[in-house]
Amino acid sequence: MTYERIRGMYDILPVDIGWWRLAEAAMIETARCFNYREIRFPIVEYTELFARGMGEATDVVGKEMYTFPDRKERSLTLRPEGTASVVRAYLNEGWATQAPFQKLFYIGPMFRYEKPQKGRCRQFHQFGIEALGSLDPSLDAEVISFAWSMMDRLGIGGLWLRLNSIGCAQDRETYRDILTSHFSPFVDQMCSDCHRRLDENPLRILDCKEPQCQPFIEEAPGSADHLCADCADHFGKVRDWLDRLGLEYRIDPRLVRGIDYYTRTVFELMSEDLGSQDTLLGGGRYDGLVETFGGPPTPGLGFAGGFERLVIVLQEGQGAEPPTEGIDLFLASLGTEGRELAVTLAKHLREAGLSVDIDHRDRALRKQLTLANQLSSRHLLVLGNDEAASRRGRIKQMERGEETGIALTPDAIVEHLTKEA
RNA sequence: GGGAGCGUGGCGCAGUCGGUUAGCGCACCAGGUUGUGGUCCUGGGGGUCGCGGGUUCGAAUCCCGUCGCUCCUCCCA
Repeated sequence: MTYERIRGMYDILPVDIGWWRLAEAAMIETARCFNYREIRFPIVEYTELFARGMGEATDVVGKEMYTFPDRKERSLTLRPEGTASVVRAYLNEGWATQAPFQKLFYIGPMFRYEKPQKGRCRQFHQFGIEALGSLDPSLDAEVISFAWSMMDRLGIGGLWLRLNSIGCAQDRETYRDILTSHFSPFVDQMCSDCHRRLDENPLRILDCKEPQCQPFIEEAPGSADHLCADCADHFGKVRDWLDRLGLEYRIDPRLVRGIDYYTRTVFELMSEDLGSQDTLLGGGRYDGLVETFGGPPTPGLGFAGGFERLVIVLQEGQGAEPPTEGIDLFLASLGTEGRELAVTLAKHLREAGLSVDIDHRDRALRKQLTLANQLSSRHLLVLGNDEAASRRGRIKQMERGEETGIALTPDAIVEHLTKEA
């Protein structure tokens, strides 16, 4: 092996691609039903976009970005998420003033420099949606409904939704103070990370899994209990909508997310079948982000999920399976004339929309038939001198083994296979 | 960032108290059988035993280092 893969970046091979297409198709189809339109944006952006958008103090910006200078010494970064780019495009296109309400979705690779493990890689693939321009709680419910609907479409079970509200910027400020004063008396009894977090971002203490910290975390007040009147009202209405739509959720007062732009509604869709990386998708509101980027005050929300994790769940037998692949017809040939007939016939049949293959290595007939089997060909034609001369042959249905006489013209073959199907 | 396990043909593995030419299964290629498949039989190609150093008459095997992979923790998608 001369070159190795880059750590944490994987080839998605033909044997697995069916699962990926299945997941992508579910995303695209769900987006159609919910009327979210696709946007594709560059894989590289100016570093500042992410640093400002996600927050300098976050793990992602602080230590997980693929950042490098371009040839003019500008700092660029391989996108670690999609929301910042969508908001940038929203402003670039003038939508903020011209078409402020937008429902968008995207699919594509993201990059984070993390230690790879099951369900976590350095180049990973996300599906996500963003809905900009409305503060209405029914939109929160729609975004969550989208997530559930997509999973339904894939037949994935064993899922549950964590839901919380972290309030507006002011609420976060006051909640931060509340947590600081809550934890301060016990800080000596808590882990070193929490020691540090108390100053930097006390919200993150709620995420701590250290046993010694648990008693204090359990006692901690929840963010949803310290919302301003507007935010409390909003959260209540989001829950009302979810109830009305029959969408289940569990309030988790400790759910705080790792990116700074979130406000109010936050949620994660968890899988019971994923082991340690069990978040299938996560998202929330970011009502201040457009403004952070210099636009007019514009609310927004969305979620992003990981295709790798989705594929793991699907491959473990949860839900839908990709259709088995196979070609319509294999043309085995003998001798020069048979081969000529096979090559030309293949061209015409392919143009007619059939999936057709032939042997390209001049192998014995028996090996060609073995190949036809490996390709799961549904039909077989053997073409030799006789067939080339008479323009008639016998087409075989591989599974049943039965043969039918047939004229060797594209039209006759297409007609025969159409009838079979 | 912390922890555990593992690196031997393409894949999955055996071999590891140091001892001839490093094996097996699958896959691949060819032949048995130049005109009808999935079976079977025979043969074949393919390995610097992750890499570097050390110990030794001798290292896949022991020691040190290093790189990589996998999982857990952490964080998240």
